[in-house]
Amino acid sequence: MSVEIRTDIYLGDCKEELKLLPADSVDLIVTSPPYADQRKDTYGGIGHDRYVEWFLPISEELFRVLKPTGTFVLNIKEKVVNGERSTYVMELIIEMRKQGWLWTEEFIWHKKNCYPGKWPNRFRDAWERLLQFNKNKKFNMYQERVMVPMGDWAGSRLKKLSETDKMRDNSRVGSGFGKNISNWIGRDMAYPANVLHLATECGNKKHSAAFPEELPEWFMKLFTNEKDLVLDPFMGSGTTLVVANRLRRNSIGIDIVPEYYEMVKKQLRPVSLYLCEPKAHYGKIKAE
Amino acid sequence: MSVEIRTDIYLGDCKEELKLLPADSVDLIVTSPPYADQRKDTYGGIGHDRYVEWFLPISEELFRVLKPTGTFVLNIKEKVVNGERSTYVMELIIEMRKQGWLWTEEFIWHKKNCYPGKWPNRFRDAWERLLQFNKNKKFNMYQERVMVPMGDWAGSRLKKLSETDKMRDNSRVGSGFGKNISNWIGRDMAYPANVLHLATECGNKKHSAAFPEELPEWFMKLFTNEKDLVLDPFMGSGTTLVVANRLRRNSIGIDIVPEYYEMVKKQLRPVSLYLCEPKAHYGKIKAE
DNA sequence: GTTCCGCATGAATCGATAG
DNA sequence: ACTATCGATTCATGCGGAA
Repeated sequence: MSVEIRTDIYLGDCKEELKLLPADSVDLIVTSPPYADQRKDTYGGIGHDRYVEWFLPISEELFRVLKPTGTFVLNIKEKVVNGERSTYVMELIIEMRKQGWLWTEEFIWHKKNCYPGKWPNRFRDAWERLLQFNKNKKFNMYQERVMVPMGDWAGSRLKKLSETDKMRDNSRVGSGFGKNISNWIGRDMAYPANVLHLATECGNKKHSAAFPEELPEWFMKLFTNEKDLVLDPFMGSGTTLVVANRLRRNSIGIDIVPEYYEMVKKQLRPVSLYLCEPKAHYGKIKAE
Repeated sequence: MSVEIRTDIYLGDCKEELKLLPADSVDLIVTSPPYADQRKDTYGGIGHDRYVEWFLPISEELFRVLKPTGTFVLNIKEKVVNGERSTYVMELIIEMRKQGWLWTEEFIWHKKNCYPGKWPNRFRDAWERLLQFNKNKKFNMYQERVMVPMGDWAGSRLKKLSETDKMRDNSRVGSGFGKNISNWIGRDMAYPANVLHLATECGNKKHSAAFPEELPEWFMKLFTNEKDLVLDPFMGSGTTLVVANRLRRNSIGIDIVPEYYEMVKKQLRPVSLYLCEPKAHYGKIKAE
């Protein structure tokens, strides 16, 4: 028999809901908050000039709940304002360091299929930042779990074994990671670099999560073990929680939008799910 | 007969040498300055904590000499200091904006074949920043010159189509599929995005400046015309000048290291070269 | 059953038009 | 003058339907 994996979801403002979590309890925070001036319909649209002051109280709570050995991965990208890149992400990094965060690394997410567009002074924006923060210089990291196939596969081996559709999403050394890594374990594996090549999930998949599953999956494999606790304070459609379940990590999701909360509740009903509605935080109910 | 293309090189500290150039005279500045705490032997190793104050007087001169329609491309990447990414690049961007620079865009240079390496808490660093600054929201940009072949999706599909086309011509008569090839004619080129996939130059050159020729070439095609003036205030081994010559752009290179100056002088002797040694700025000599 | 094609659509950006 | 909304632009991808 296997140990039960918990998934807790909270409906509410994460700045407040996070206060209900104990300190030093989370192994990995991976999230994609609403970007400045984005998603106005659902999140109210935080202005880029007020973004830092909006986020800092949240990052302070995240600092509190994260274990000393844990990691915080923040997916974010500044938009163009008046023909110029906004600087709020950089200001955020500088201010978070004053809170005690160590800015350990910046991964690049290269979006292979991003939104089309061509403008007089600009090409398509095809990448986003994946900022890695830590509380200490020493943190848990299991590099061998995200190793990728070596280079010459593209020439001969994979063509025989895979259809063209599969080839697109697979990985190369120095260029990220892929779905079918398990097929290649044990042979010709190399460590990846800090550039991840992933397609945004789009098109006819039902949940329009801009966050591809491979993204939280990669960081969960890299920074956590089974039964560790993963937190997403802006869970949105719940991609992080779905992946955590599949990888047998405990997880906590928070979102202020009732529609997302209901959607995730429905989606996760078959698995172990703990619901935490506002004003009922101390009466958790196990559904299913 | 063709108009002569000039290449001027200066030996000296670019902060001083730049003062000799007239204002609003340069169409493109593309350079890769010594990174903080790097190249200690040749450049004296600017500390990461003093990097911003060291660079700001230079960027002020660059602002002066750049045409209002010109562009400044800065190749830079912060290094790891004490287990953490240094923030001097971000501080530099913020300070340069106070000088009047517009931070128009950040391109990512993905180094496909970077040095192998693995650290306990870190993967290989496989990307660098290419920061684009401008003096005005309107600047010269010729996007069609850097169009790239469409993705492997279209490529493979076109290949398959052409193969079936041949098959059909030999074995079949009449209508059928394959007629939509016309949809793809003229559509085999697409505009690039802001992620550049280039290999570092691993060649046999003595110096360690891993600036591949494709990098300045791409930006010169994109931001300048023939006979425009390109400036590299940290020319190093002169990659930028070599490319400028090949693309028939006038160019100016500056470097404080005599060895680099001599190397570039020797390298460029066959082309039109103007040497400007220190204290001889008003006596330019045409070599060859 | 394959292979091939049409089509919708996604953390976008600019410039013009409207209030 | 200053914001708010809207249309045009344009590429990679997966799925459904057709050959």
